[in-house]
Amino acid sequence: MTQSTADPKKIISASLQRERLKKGYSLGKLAKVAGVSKSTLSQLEAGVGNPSIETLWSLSTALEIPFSVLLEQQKPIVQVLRKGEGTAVNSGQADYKAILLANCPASARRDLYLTLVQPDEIHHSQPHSKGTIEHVIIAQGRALVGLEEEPIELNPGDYICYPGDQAHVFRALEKNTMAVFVTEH
Amino acid sequence: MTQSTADPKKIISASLQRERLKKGYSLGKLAKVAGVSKSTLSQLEAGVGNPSIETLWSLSTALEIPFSVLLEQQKPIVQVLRKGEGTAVNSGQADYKAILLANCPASARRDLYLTLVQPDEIHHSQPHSKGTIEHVIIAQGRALVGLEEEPIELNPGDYICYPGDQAHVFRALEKNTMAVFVTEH
DNA sequence: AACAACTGTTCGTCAAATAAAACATTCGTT
DNA sequence: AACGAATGTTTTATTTGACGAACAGTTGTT
Repeated sequence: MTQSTADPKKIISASLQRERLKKGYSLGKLAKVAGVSKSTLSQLEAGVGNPSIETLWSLSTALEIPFSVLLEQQKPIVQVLRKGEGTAVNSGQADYKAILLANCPASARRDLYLTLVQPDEIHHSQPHSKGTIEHVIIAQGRALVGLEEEPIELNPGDYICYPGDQAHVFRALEKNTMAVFVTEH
Repeated sequence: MTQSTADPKKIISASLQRERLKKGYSLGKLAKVAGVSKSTLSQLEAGVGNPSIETLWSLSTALEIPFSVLLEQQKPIVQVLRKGEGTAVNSGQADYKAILLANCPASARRDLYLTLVQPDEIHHSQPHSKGTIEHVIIAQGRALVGLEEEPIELNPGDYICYPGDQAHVFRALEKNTMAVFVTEH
């Protein structure tokens, strides 16, 4: 299935209100900035009606978020995959022996980073914007990674993902610890 | 700017027709499968009108593509980033010294894999579905990666991305070569 | 050539989404 | 407590998107 069969109305209803409150806008304020009427917005958040693209587009630009954010539902939790764990995937006609770490929800945005960290640098991160998820794969060295309250020790090939909207840490345990970093929002 | 200021009508007009032809559907066929009238679809592809979410949703499911694909314009090319290259990013309140390898276009889907490959295994891949892009970051060892016609030697920390809809190779040059694999579609 | 089956476009009609204003409700201030 | 300014919801009118049918244009089959 290419996308969830969920009702788009309900998704929009939820995400619209979620993003509006995240931005600290009132319903009337957002309506004014976006150039749509309060009544329209009110009904959209109530889950009734079938908005046009232009209406949603105006709202998404007013909220300063990519359009597609309004069309996706929430994501959760924390997960670790040790090297060698995970389900192997026969990737179609390709013959790679690959482990699927995380398949991508429709229309999530994943930015890729490469980091090189030293043991004396402890990296605390304040929570990012709500709904973000971070993926980390250790390439070299060892590191203590995850939520601040409960970081997990990772070795090369280990994988972890955790919500980025909570306080989290990255602490290298060896020199030149290298990690691939994927932020999902 | 969070998203291009382009007119959503034109984007939809283009992407709708692009995806329809890619799937080999006629206008009437798609309309029938999606459960929308030919006239509506005709006008949408003509760039007139302001479709409702439900209409677009029906079309996207009929085309078996994520909704957001209809809201974005085209992507290209090949790229290599050696370890140490690339623009450092001050990632907001976080203090990671991170290199941005590839920022994610709105609503692309990126699946994450971890691979361990031996020198005697040469991995040729037939082209995947059109429009896919593959990202590879070498964690350990060395490898010859990229398009079949012109693979590139990569060392730990090196990054490459290339279109996945063309024939490509992954050939490990050392034992236990480890790579992070990201397929984007 | 005539016919049938398809291509996509352009008409009226109807239902529905949008907007503006009137409507409640809560909040903060004097 | 009383007022003004917010909040978000519910009205009434108007606009407009979606449908179905009739339309013109191509392709291919007998």
